[in-house]
Amino acid sequence: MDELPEYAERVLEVAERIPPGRVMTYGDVAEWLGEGGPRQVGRVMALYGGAVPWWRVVRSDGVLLPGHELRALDRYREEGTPLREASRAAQGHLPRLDMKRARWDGAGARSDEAHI
DNA sequence: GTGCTGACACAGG
DNA sequence: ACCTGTGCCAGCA
Repeated sequence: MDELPEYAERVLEVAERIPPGRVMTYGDVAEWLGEGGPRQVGRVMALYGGAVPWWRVVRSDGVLLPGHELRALDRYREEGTPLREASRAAQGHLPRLDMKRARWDGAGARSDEAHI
């Protein structure tokens, strides 16, 4: 069963490399791979994301994934991912990620590709 | 081929 | 915080 298109495989691999407590945006993943675009990454995640830590791949504005907000929030609290609580005016809405602190650029992911 | 849709991004208002 | 338009790229009817 082989199965997954190579591009999807690469996207999933990057998702797996994101350390706990950190996140990468769809655009970051695409840029890191040097291929495809944010929408392609989003599509791969929608189709095969269930096999990897999907909650670590997010939108650039830090909004939680529609339909999985609670599940994601649970993971973030568990991993200690930086969140921004909803402001007074937006009370009732769920918190969003603190992208400034949570965003991971992928630095260091390349240096140790020794074990594949 | 044509047009809409999507787990996107960015600039404006 | 909200909504809108534009750019982007691939899949699908």
